[in-house]
Amino acid sequence: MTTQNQELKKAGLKVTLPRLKILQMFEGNPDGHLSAEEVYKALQDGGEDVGLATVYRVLTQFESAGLVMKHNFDGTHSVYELASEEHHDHMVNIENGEVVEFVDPVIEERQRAIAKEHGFDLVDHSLVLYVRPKK
Amino acid sequence: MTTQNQELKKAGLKVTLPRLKILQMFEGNPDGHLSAEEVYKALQDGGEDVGLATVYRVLTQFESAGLVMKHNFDGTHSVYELASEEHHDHMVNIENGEVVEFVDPVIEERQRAIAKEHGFDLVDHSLVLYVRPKK
DNA sequence: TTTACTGCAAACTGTTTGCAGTAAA
DNA sequence: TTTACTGCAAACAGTTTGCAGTAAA
Repeated sequence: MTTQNQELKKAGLKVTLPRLKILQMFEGNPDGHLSAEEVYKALQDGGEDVGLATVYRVLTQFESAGLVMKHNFDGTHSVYELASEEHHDHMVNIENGEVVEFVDPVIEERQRAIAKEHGFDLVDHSLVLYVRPKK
Repeated sequence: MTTQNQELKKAGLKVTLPRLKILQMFEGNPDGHLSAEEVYKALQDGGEDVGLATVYRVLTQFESAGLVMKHNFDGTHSVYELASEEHHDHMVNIENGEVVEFVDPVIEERQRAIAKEHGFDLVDHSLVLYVRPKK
């Protein structure tokens, strides 16, 4: 797909097989949150011979280029998701790792206000709700 | 201090020098957020000969016992703070690492409501604001 | 043909663990 | 005296890096 070629070029990256495959993987699963290891395994399973180090390098480059965002839900390993224009936060189902995205204008606004009350400007934030199915 | 001895005993832990020293360090600095490495260095500087592995073990035990809480502000290393009875969230000044605590009932309530709207019970959450001094 | 990119293995960081010795109860 | 605890070094997981070879432009 030429679309992806252009996204890569626009990011100043050569169009190579690992980068194309990884970008396609994210665009084919826009709601996915994948770790480097998961991307690596998926490539292997797809018969692509891409090294894990390359996966890490590509994900880092994609992050710098603003193509993906990096998160750290469990403190042990990072996951990446396709960058979307609208900001959102995450809810993680602790029983199976499922990730749900949400936005709440009330919370967003309170955060800004709280930072201000303390003499700060809000630069960024990280909000993760750990939830389990209601019974 | 007998107070600390009892806290340790109540947690089912033998009263040993490393545990006492580390507990005192946290109680002497109730607003502090310390990494294992920082605790270790502080002990060294105080002339205490405690191994880093012991610091990790003690912090983990303290966390299980509910004496301290573990956080992960930057994704690279964990910090611990004395457990306080009231829950609070954190604001991190990205220019110097300073940590400020806050509580906001509006946010707390919205979180519960959002989880519910999605068919979940809220079990826990992590909210960190990354801020910089207002100019 | 040039230069960026890749795979591999080795290095690194934060943290955990096995073990023989040490100290609290 | 028993058993939990400790320090040390080695192991570990996730991630990064140096390097010689490979492929995009």
